[in-house]
Amino acid sequence: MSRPSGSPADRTATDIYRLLFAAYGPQHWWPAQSAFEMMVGAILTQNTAWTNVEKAIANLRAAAALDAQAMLTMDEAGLRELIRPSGFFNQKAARLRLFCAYYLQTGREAGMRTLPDPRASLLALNGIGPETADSILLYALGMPVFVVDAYTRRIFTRLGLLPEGVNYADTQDFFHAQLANSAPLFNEYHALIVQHAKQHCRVKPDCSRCPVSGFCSYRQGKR
DNA sequence: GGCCAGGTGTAAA
DNA sequence: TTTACACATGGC
Repeated sequence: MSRPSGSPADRTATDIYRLLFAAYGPQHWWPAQSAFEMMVGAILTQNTAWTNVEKAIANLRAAAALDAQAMLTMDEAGLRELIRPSGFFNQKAARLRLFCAYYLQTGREAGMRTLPDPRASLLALNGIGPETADSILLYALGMPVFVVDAYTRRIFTRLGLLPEGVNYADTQDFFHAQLANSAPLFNEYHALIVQHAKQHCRVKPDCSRCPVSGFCSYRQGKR
């Protein structure tokens, strides 16, 4: 089945990357002062606006609780209050503590990186799914793994490059198959997708000047 | 007032 | 195996 030449669906993952990079430039992700803070942010941002995560991280920092041992030592109820602005604070407090125990027991970043299967080890933790695991692998451990999020699937489905309802693994394979196996590239690409969604597509879709030719990530529908 | 946000786990169907 | 729902705050 052929498509009209030059239609959006003819573009490759690399084409889209170039458009996004030209429009937004380097993103310098992940926004965090340490690898540990990055991993905390990855858990707190699950289905949550980043502005809310920033409040929670600021609370943790002010309480000297942006530290694995501190989170395990303190009362869980106290941790819940510190991260309350990030939403889902009951389950996230439990997930953070579970991750902190894993982090210390494994030997922090160096230990996590040298496990036989770092990804499977993360996924085995309650509360760490594929996106959170891959974010940690890429942005905290520097491993070449493409991070897929809701924006990625929405944008590339609307571009006609991925089928409706595509799952996480198939979306990730799509990028892994087309791009060089490069952590810096995957880092920048995911960050650009999020930047595009935030800056260009949020709330009121105005695609008239969209750098990806009118395909935005706005939900445009009910959950 | 409703929709949306850098998901994940669990329980029905 | 797929689908539905709970989890919660805050911005627009």
